[in-house]
Amino acid sequence: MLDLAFVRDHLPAVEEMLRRRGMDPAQTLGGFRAVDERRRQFITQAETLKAQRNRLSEEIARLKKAGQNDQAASVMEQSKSLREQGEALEKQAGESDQELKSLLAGLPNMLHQSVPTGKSAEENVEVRRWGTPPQFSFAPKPHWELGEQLGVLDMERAVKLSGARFAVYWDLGAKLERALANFMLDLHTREHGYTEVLPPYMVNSASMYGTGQLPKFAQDSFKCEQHDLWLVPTAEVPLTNLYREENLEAARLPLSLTAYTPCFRSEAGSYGKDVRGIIRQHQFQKVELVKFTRPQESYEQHERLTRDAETVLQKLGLPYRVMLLCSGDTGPSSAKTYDLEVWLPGQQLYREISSCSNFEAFQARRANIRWRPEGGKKTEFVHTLNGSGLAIGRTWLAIIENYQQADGSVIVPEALRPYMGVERITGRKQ
RNA sequence: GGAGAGGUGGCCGAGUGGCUGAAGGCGGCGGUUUGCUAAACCGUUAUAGGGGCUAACACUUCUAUCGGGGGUUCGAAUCCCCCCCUCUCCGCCA
Repeated sequence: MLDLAFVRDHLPAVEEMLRRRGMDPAQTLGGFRAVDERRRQFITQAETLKAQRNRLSEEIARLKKAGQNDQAASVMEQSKSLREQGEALEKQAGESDQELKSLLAGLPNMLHQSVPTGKSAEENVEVRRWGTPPQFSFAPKPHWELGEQLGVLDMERAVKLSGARFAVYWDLGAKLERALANFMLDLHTREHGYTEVLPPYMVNSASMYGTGQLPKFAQDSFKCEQHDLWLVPTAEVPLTNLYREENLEAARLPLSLTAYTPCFRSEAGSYGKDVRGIIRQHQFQKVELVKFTRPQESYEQHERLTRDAETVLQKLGLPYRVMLLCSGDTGPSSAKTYDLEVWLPGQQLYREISSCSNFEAFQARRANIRWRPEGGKKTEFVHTLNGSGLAIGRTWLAIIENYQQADGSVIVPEALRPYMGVERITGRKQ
């Protein structure tokens, strides 16, 4: 959420941001000034009346103490009549306040100056590229064919258990998932300074609101019918909300957390997209990276977080490129996002495997996460950042496709062998 | 799920209708004292919103906030209702 005073004072800049994001300022911001002014008028009037009543109440107390009960009674009558007017005004003030709040809550974050202007993913800018796509002496297959042939990926039985967009992993396929999770967590905690966290996989609405999944994206998540609980769409939600309504000591910043969790997404409206394989699932596992930083160092930390995620791909020997998302493709909460895209030879394309964003104070303001600068009197909002480090399902399939052999087996990347105990996936035992 | 106890500022903790945004203590910050440290002493110490004054900060004034919401009352931390959470006991359970 943006700061109300900021929007009020920088309306042209906000409108410009909306245009860059491909939104219509008139529609998104419509009547902001009018609502804002109406709200302030009502507040002023209502509070003036309230102040009068408070003074009358004090007078009543004084009169009663002095034993002047008749006078007290007449002042009570005055106060009573003021109350009726006041309550009507307070109601109107509350209504326009709500109106303004929901307008504000619907506004996306300001964009960082380095974000290129563009409409869609086609206009994202490649920042750098690592690795060389492997050359094959045969036609490389997509992971769904390889996985089924090896018997380690079972889409049919997943349908029986749960439906479309779920997967069952068998034997070394299952173990590969577990190996990837352990490998990534070990890397981030041992070499990149993150603290491992195991959060709940269900969170309440307040947490979903804190990171911006609510109110706009309720449809993308799974809600438990009888409880105020949501299946986490990403560990970003529980991790960032750990410090909701808290004041972080300056000395603890920057704070870096990592967690391995399943992620549940309903992907409403994505029917027909990525129906093959495990690219888009209702449940996938992910190792998430989250940082809480001082505002002045958040962009430096954003670069580091992105490099931390890249290191995973490099150690696994997976070719990738780093894309700076253009204005139209940057998520509403984010000020700047890098996507890591891994090369998938079975499909001959680069595919998103991590998304690393700096939210600046956008989430912190919503979730009320603060810090106090050294020697400062006032608390400020921290900057929050997060990124996948990495999405395990997509890493799994990237390995299957990049390390496939002519005989249909898959070589296990060096870095994973200690975790896998084998050098090659050749098929499933039973 | 059932029964009981409780939720007050950064923390502990007082407070059963007005003079309580809230005693006292701890912690934090500023200062005095001090060879240094410690101790002692003095002062200060919430957030949000509106108005005034500002280039802005500061300042000032008002309003709200004692788990959340609603109610009673001229007036609510205090009384009533609903909800949430924590603790203890019972039940159930990996």
